[in-house]
Amino acid sequence: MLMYIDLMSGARPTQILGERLERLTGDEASCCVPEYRSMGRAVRRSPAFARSLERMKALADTNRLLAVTLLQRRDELCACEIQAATGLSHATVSHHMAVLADAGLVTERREGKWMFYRLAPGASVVSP
Amino acid sequence: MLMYIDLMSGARPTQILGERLERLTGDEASCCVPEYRSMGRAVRRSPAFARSLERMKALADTNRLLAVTLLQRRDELCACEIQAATGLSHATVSHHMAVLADAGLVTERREGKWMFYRLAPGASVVSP
DNA sequence: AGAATATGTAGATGTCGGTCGACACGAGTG
DNA sequence: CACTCGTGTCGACCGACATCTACATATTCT
Repeated sequence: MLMYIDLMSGARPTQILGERLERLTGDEASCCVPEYRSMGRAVRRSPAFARSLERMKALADTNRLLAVTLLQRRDELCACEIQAATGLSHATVSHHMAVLADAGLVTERREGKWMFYRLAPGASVVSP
Repeated sequence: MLMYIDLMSGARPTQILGERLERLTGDEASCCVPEYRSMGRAVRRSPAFARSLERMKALADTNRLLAVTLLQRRDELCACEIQAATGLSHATVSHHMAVLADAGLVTERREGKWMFYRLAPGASVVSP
C-alpha cells in the first residue's frame, strides 16, 4: 500500500552531473559555488515546496500518522473515535485534526454534535 | 512529479462503516468504544508504522526537503554543495544527511575528501 | 429551560530537535 | 612532516510544537 505525495510538481530531473564533475576537476579550489545558493533560494520560494513541506510536517507526528492510517481502514471516523485510538485529550485531537485539514490531507464533515473526518481525495491511498 | 512513500504495507482498507454507524445509533451512550484503543496500539506497534514515521520526520524539515528536492534534479551532490544551497554550517548539513540516510532516503558514497549523496532507490521519484 | 455530551479555543508548560561553535580525524598537498 | 581542506562528532542553546487543564460553544435530550 502506497501513499502518493506530490513533491515539487515543477521539478525536472535534468542530468547535468557531467558538467558539475567537470567543474569539480577544474582549477577551482572549492566545489561550493554560489550558484547553489541561488538554486536553494529558488526552490524554497516555490509554493509547491511550501505545500509539500506542510504536508510532511503534518504527517511527521505519531498521533497524526496514526489517525491517517486508521482513516485508510475505516474510511470515516469521528473525533471521539480518534481520541480513543490515540489516547489523547479531546483538545489535542482537535488540534491534530486541524493540522491535517489545513494541510489538505483530511476533510471535515459536521453532523450534529459529531465531527467526522475522511482522507482528502488528493491524499487518497492507492494499492499498486 | 510524485514521490512514493510506503505507509503501512499491511493495511487493508476494509469498509465497515455500516457496522460502525449501526453501533453509533445503538443504545450505547458514547461512540468511543475501547476497541479503538487496542486498534491504535496495534498500528503503533507495527514496524512499518515506525518506518513510515521515521521517513516522514526526515522529510518534515525545510533544509532536508530542500536537499531531497535538489537531489531530484542533480542526481548526485556532495556535502559542500548542499551546504551552499542551504546556507547552513557544515555540522548541521552532516546531521541532516545522516537523518536522511538513517531513514533510507539517501545513500552515501565517499570519494577521498568528498562525500556524495544520492536518492536511495527505494525513495526514487517517478513521473506519472 | 436545564443538563449532558461533543467539540473548539486559550493559555501554560515541558520536551524534542534544529542549529552552531569547538574539536577531532582523514585525505590530499607543499 | 606540516598545512589546508572537507567532513564527522560532541555539547550546549533555544525556538517550535505537542500536550494538558480550564473555559467556552453548540447540539441533543428530558
